[in-house]
Amino acid sequence: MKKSNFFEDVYDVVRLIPKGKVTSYGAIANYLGITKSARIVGWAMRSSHNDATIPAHRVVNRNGFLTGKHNFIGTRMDKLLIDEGIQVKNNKIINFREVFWSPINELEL
DNA sequence: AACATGACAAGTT
DNA sequence: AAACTTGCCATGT
Repeated sequence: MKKSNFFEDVYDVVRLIPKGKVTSYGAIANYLGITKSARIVGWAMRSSHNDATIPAHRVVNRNGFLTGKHNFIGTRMDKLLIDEGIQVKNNKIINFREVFWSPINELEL
């Protein structure tokens, strides 16, 4: 089944997120040139819960909240993040600013 | 085929 | 500054 390029791009970027770092849907969308389509990134992640190669737990919303934690199966998002050294409290990343990784700044198109 | 919804974000009021 | 509205693409009903 052919998937839209958006999903492919999103997956690719998410896979590039270094361990111990997180990014936001907006950052990815912006990197792909679809700033207003951050929702699609979320959809992509939701559809990707089947793909273990995608660290979806490293993708949160711009507030640093683990909005998609509900969708995780088996392992908890918080646990995965904390295991990578990211401080998570009450579904929110405490040191979000410190662990934030933006593809635009780091990868540079 | 059409309508509604969804892991969001940015712009306006 | 807080709340509301619009934009975007894919998927499910």
